[in-house]
Amino acid sequence: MVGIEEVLRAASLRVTRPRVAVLSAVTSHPHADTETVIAAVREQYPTVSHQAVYDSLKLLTELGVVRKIQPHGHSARYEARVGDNHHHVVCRNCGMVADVDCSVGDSPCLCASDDHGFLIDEAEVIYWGLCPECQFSSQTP
Amino acid sequence: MVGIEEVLRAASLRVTRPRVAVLSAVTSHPHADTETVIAAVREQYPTVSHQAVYDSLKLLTELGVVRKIQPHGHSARYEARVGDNHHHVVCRNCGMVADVDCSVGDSPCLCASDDHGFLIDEAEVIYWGLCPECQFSSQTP
DNA sequence: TCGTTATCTTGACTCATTCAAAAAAAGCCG
DNA sequence: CGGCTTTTTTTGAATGAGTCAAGATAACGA
Repeated sequence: MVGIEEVLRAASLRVTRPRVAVLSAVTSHPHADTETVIAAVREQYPTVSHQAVYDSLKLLTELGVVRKIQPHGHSARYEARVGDNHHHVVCRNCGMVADVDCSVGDSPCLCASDDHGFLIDEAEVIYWGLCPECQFSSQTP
Repeated sequence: MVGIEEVLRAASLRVTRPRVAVLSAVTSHPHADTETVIAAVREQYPTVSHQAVYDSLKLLTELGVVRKIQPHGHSARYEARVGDNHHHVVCRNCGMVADVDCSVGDSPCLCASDDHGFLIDEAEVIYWGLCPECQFSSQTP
């Protein structure tokens, strides 16, 4: 884990309990959704407001310390694995997320064939399917 | 445009005014969000309920007649271009969407290097950036 | 330690989307 | 063509993730 205090201080931001607790929660619960993050944070710091968690997550995301994943139809999820080029598989049934290193290499699909004049800064890839568990159980939502 | 009546009948579904109007609206307004689709449908059929439009869109999406795009932070968008392999560029600022044919070819990134036992059926790619217009105007939301 | 200012708490609010019950209309059948 | 059954639509309320705003609190530089 990166030194969060340093990251925050470097950005002239205060090192506060919610922020540290949120990063710790995201680190120990990869791909947790917001609700889960709030619950995890409250284990160490029972009185945090959901707002503080939302704020911290947003902040940490902007600082690049955590990464936000938002599969459609599911609430946002967060992970502390950043800086490498990896994507996600999402289960259509239960929303479970797993990491995937793209087969193409470092920067797959980063250059679109025709960018329509857009200034592209990120390519997001999500694989959709069924997780092992949901393949066996009869896929009822 | 595909014969929507045939598609619906083939699926044992009724050919109704909302459904036909929704497909027509999506066809003539590529990448329109739900609100825009509702407005467009109401130009031909002023009394449709939003619910009927939602239902029709969901149905047409399931039938594969239209495709749903859900960029995070923006409401769902729909397009009638289906069956080919294309992706989207989304403007972070205004939410505008444009089509992109992937540079890699027909099926980019379809096989993840390690699928974790998932049964993958779709790879979704979204390029994020700024549309030409928002690059010039000072990107204020 | 003190004061300034960023951050957190609280609680209300938004807005796309969904739910549910009753009304309407597709289309099968005679 | 007109009635009947079933699917769709209407209507209106509800949900839920996420945001907003004002006052209270706590970081941290001096």
